[in-house]
Amino acid sequence: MTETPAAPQRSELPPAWNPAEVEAGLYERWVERGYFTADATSDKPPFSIVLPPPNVNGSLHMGHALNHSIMDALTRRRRMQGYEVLWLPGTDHAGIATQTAVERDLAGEGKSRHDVGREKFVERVWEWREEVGGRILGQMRRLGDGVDWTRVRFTMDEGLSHAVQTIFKRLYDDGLIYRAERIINWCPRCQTALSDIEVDHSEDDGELVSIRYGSGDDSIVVATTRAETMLGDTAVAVHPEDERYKHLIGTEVEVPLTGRYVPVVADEHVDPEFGTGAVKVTPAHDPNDFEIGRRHDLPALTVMDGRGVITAHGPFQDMDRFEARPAVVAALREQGRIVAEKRPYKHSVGHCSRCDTVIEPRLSMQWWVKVAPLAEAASAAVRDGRTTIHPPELAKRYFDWVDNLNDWCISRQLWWGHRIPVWYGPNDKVMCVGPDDEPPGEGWVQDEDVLDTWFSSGLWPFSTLGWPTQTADLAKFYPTSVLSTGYDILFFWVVRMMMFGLYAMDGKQPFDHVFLHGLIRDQHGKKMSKSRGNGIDPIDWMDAYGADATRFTLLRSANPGSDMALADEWAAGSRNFTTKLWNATRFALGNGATVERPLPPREELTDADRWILDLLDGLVTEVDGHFEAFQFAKLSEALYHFTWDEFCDWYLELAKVQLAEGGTRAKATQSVLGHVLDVVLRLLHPLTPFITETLWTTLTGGESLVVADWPKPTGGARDEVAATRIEGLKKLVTEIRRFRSDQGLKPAQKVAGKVRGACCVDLLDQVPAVRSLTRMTEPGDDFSVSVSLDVGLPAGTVKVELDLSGAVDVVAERKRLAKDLAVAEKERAQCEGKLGNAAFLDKAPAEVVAKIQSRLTAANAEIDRIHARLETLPQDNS
RNA sequence: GGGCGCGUAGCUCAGCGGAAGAGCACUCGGUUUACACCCGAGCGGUCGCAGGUUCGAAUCCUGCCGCGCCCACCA
Repeated sequence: MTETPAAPQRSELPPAWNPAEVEAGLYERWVERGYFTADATSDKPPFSIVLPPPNVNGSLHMGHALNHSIMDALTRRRRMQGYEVLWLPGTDHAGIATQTAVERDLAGEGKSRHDVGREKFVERVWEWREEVGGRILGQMRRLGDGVDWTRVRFTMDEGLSHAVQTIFKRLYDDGLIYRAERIINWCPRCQTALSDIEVDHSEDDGELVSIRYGSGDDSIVVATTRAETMLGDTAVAVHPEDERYKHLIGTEVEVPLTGRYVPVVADEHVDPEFGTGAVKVTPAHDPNDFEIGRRHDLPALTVMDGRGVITAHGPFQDMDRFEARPAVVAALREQGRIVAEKRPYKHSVGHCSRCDTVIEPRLSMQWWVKVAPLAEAASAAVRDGRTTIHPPELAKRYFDWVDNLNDWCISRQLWWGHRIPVWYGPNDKVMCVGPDDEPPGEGWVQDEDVLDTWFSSGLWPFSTLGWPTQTADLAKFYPTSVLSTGYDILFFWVVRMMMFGLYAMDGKQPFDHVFLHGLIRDQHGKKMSKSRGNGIDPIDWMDAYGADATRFTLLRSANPGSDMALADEWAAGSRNFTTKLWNATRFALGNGATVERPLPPREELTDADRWILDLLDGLVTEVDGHFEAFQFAKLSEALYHFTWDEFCDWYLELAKVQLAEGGTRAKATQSVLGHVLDVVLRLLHPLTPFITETLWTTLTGGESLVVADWPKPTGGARDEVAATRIEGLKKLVTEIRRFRSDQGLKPAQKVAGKVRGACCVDLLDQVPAVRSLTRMTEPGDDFSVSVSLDVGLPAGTVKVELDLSGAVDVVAERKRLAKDLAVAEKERAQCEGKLGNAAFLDKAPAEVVAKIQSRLTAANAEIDRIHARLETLPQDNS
């Protein structure tokens, strides 16, 4: 049994982790080996995620990096758990966003899309998307995304276009898609209609002018912020019960500047309390007025074109709307028609979410989706639990939305997108053309417009799997398991996928779980944006700290549904963690850590071994729980804490003592080290795939962590005695260190000392470790106790005698004791207060009372110890 | 105008009914043979304010104050 300690093996790991050198190579190996390629014919249970397709109008930002880290973590874990995993990647043509980007590009050459023409323009967008799309996919490789590269899709590829056409036709035939003339949100810059959610409202300064219509007793004053629209007024509306105006209802008043007489109508919509209680009605340029017009059969007079330029004949013709507005007011003032002006006047103004141009409500013929039946199904699927939204708070928003939906305007006057599959023929004939239909012949023309980009992305969970064909992929991987995305596109995208998925797949939900993460902000909680200059590019982080550190930083901050603040320091901290992990493994390997020998039986292990193994077991359970609950911040925290604070700070130090013992003790320790690292690396792999892969393959010689098994809890009972002893040891060591620090001892300075304690003989087995951790030497013949330190542990008091050669800093020691005493006395007072309260004793649960009692006992013991110490301590250093 | 959420250590955030926590920052000490991207020891909080419920409240309720987000057709 007197084996020599295993000769320190030469570690195969370089001294430092250099992510830039190895990440790309590891990634390519994973892809080449087909780890990420899903098999639809497999017997394994499926786990599928469709990647929210990034827009091809830019590169991946930190928000993408976050979401990709989340999805990669989820899929890697499931793969290790033995699921057949499909993570399907792709990109989105992002109609208006991409068209705007390419138009901007063209503008740099002094050209507009009209200069190049539709066909050439679309060609150019395709070129753009090749470049940008490729760049995005490259960034995904860089991040380590374990996506299935054999299944990359694009919202405008052939298969998806086929799906778009198919569902359009089906909805059209079901009467759920229709064409109608209505007031829509029009962007005069993008020259297209927008849906309601593509309009952002902001409180802008405007001017509220009150204008007198008509004259004399029959005049009526209306207020407006958009004076130029009066050119298209076709009525004045008042509330039917408004006594002030009852006599005017049915009469006509003159609209100034136009010479037109319009009726005064009564309409419930008018709020008599607001302004003058009378409203000018412009059915062609205001959504409310349009409704009023409909109710009263008023004509809609269009006075402005799609660029926002006045078309009405007269002095204002050809003026831009913002030029015409003051001009109209000036003309009215000249005629003495302006009764009052309020300036500035804050009111809500709609802006194009893409280019920020002020939206112009405009009467226009567009295509619509009738959402009520679809939304009802979408609502039901979440209510009955087919789909679960995480965090649940956001489910409320989902319901608010789906339960109050207006119809969805889906046609866009753009060139980049899916052309609406409808043809117009002679005699106003209309034909919706399905994918298998022949386009009609002579004399027919296809609708010029394209579909809202969210129409095709709404099909993503099933169109990417081959729908409408009943493919093996669709059968195996639909419904998808999880959808992960930012809460900001809950309405834009998630709702649409729910509606279309349930409709196309006969009531089968597109996903079982929806996980909504927060938005990334800067270190002060401000939104990251280019204009603010506070954005951080994930590529910069990966360059500086590595992909693993970047991912870990993001996951570490990802509390469900809440925004997160980030700064470079955060990433540096994660990088430090990867370095720590690297060095710990390097140390273990250098000391013979191995997974080749099985763990020795428990009874052959030390308290420290059993303690760390039990903690590890708990960690496995904890990590699993957090994964199931999408608690990425918590699971990262748990792994960080175990690795750094428990394993590195304590176990590795204790292991050094055990290794030094040699023989079977050293061998056992090598096994424990190997085992703990093996498990920790597996658990960390979904978060930090590159470094864990490198370390694990070196440690175990295994093929790859990507296809390794996910750890399971052993189910064994925790060794409470070992845990108590190690916690006691930690406290003892910390107290001695604290004492040393107070005494001003340099960390390297060794001090002779004895550790005694009749209380717990067991703990004294740890004395070599305590000595090692506190730089305490064995006392020699000339040992003279110059200071004695009592440390209270749960099991009793341990006495530590240290030979400080008479150089005890009594002042520091008294100060410390006084402080400890104050803490203990406060504790005692608190406990006594509670225990002296009859109501507390009567009503509090027994275990709480017992806890307080033991706290009081401990506090009293502590106080006694401190008093005893103070008595034996000299008054000062003399 | 509705709805939701948040105000806890200098900063960013956990905790959400029974002894105030983490990361970063800060102070002190360190050539301790894994790691200075480190080690050790510290400092730092009447948990926004005011009431209430409770034996007990950062945690539940009410009202204020201050932020943020979402939705909405108020001229």
